Amino acid sequence: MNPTRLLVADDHALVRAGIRAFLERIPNIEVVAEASDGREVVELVAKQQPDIVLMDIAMPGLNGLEATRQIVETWPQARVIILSMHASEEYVWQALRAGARGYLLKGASLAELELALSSVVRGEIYLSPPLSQPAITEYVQRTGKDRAREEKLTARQREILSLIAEGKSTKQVALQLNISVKTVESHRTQIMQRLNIHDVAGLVRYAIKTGLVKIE
Amino acid sequence: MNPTRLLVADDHALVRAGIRAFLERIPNIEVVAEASDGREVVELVAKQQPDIVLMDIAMPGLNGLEATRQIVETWPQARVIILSMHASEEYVWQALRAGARGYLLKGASLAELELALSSVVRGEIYLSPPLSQPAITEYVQRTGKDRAREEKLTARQREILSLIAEGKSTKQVALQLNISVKTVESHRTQIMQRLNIHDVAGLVRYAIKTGLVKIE
DNA sequence: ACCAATAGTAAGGTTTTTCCTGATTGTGCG
DNA sequence: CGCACAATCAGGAAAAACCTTACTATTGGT
Repeated sequence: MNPTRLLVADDHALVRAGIRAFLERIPNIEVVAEASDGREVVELVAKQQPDIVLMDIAMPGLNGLEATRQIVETWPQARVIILSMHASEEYVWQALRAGARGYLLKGASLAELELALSSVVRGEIYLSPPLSQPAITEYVQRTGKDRAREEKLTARQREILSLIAEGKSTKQVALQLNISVKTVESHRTQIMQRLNIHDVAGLVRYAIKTGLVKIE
Repeated sequence: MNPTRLLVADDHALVRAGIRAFLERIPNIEVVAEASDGREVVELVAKQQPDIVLMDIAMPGLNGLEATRQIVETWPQARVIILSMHASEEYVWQALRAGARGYLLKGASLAELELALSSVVRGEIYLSPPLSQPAITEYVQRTGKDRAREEKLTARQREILSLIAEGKSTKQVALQLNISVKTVESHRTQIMQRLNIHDVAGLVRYAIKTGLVKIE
């Protein structure tokens, strides 16, 4: 049987090393790439087509949830397991809505990591024990379209919102995304309308509240 | 020469594994204990009397900074290096004030970890490169009175900052406080200079971080 | 297959805000 | 007394936001 090909994404070298140290003790596993930010993950998934992506939520630029959305959309065969510090149910929700197939706490043991990997490889959804069953079943009942509809913002809008909330000016966002300043303005207007928020401060608070950006 | 005795404290097994994976590649190092929360660290320091404590800030119960304070007070021969995810100057300050001898980002490379350890063993203070020298020297030079005056913002500035972070426009702030728009602009410029933050999004994040405004 | 809705892109012109460079007044402190 | 600093304000230039409009590609529904 072919080894399970993994991609590890975390912006901290130490944490990546930790994950690798754990993974080395699990047989039939191969880490094919490491990424340190969201954009890199998306690129590497396209390039390496791993079976599993172990992804931190908090990453600069494109965060883990957003990266997950993009991966799930373009390479659904790659299954994403979110690695998080926080045993918060809200975060689990967001992860599942983004299309993650697993949510693992960083305090997980080797045995749990192993279990999570094998579950997800088999096509199941794995959540760290503190985040139990009921959540899953409710989630599974909903199908793709339903979920898409209930998102307030499009992927692009979330991407732009997160850049704004990180403090990027409209011009910087435009440069970074290689689109016109006018387009960014237009996106921002849309975002503000949809959220019914009409100032940058409000956008930042919204982004923090929904986990789109982190406060240090 | 005797090996440097280390204690590693972090509440996440994965992260501890990462640190160990790194440390194993450094000669003349011995990890004598691991702790997963602040209270445990303090106990283990008493028991093991390590040379260096590598300590995460975010830990349940007693956090890393508080644990550092207690260790420094009771076992000053144990030197604490804070391990943090955040390249925030404010955190560095807090760490130094708590008595830490080093502040290392989790994104650090093996080489950097090695350098940090040897520096601190030699009695120096080590900060991850993004938090460079000026901060140290400035810190070392200051004593009591200076630091008392080290409140970053005046009452008025905090008042204005909190209004900004609530989403009030400059004009609205001016109206609410019955002062000119120009004055508010001037205050805001002052605030930004002092905090070295140059966008509204950053101000909002700062205000949230320091509890000046609540999110929800 | 066709129509409607939505997402993503963008321009032109106007209004508003910010930025830079000043200035004045009051107050505590050595 | 004079100095540092907080708080107040202005004029003018530069930048950004705002409003309107519009084209294209997808996608969902009938």
